[in-house]
Amino acid sequence: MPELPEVETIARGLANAVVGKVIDSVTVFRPAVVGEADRFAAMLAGDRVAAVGRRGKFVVLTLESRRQLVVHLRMTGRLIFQRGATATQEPYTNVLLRFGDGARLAFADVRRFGRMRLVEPEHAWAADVGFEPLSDEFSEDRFSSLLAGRTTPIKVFLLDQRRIAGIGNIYACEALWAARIRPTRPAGALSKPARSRLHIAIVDVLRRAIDMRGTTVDDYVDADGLRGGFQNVLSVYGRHGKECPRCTRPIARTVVAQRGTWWCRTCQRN
DNA sequence: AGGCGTACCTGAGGGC
DNA sequence: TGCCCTCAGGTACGCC
Repeated sequence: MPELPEVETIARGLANAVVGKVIDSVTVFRPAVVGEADRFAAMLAGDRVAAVGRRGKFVVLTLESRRQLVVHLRMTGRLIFQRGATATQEPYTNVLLRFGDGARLAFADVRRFGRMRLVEPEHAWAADVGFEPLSDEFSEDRFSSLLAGRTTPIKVFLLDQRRIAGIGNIYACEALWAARIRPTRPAGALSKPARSRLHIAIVDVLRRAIDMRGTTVDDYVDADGLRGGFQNVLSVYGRHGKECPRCTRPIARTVVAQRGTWWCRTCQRN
C-alpha cells in the first residue's frame, strides 16, 4: 500500500499527535513483527517520542534515548493514532503502544508483512536506502548517472529502493506516463530529454500526491484513519481499458517484473 | 550483477 | 450461494 506520499502523510500526522508523549507500555500481539518481543517492549517503555520523520518508505520515530523505532508498512500496514483509552481496538492490531496520557498508537496489518524495529543510535539501518527524490541531492545529473549503463527496464529501476527511495508501483506507473516513457525501456537507453522529463515527473507526481494526502486504492488510511485523495486523479494506475487522459486511446495492463503495469501504448513510446 | 521465481499473509472480487 | 482462482500499494531470499 504505502509509498512515499502515503508514508509522508502518516509521518506528518503522527508528528502532530505523538511528539512529546511518553510511551507507558507496549503490547506485542504478533512477535514476528518486531523480532524479540519482550526486549522490544521493555526497551520502549518509559522512552519519549522526540520526533517523527520518514526515510524512503520507512516511518521513523526518534526517541529521547536517541534510539529509533523504524516502521515499514509493506502492503497493508497501518499506523493509527487513537486519542483516549475509550477508542475501539483497530482491527488486526499487531503492536499497541500506550502513552502516559491514555492515547494509543496501533500498528495494524491484515497481511502481517509490515515490520517494526527498534534500533540503537549508532546503527546505520538506512545504509542501503537510496536517494530521497524530494531532496536537493536528487538532481537531474545524479539521476542520469544512476541510470547510466543500466539495462534493466526503467520501471524496475524506479522500484529499486537502493537507488531512489520511496517510489512504488503506483507512482512508477504515473511518472512514466507523465514523462511519456515505455515502462520496459532499458534504463540506460533513455535520451537526455527523456531523462529530464522523467526527473521532473517523479518530483511532480510525488509532490502532488503528498498535497492530496496520498492514494487510497483499497486499504490505505493516514494516522487519523482518513483516506487519501490522489486516487481521484490517477492517469493510468488501475485504469485498464479506460481512456488515456492525454490521447484518449485505451490504457493497457501488462506485467513487468511480476508487477501489474498500466500504461498507454500510444503516447508512451520513448 | 542482475533477472527470475517464490515466499510471506489475508481478503476481495470475478467466473462459473 | 459458494467454490475456486487470481490479484493486491512490498521486499527478502535463493538460484542460475
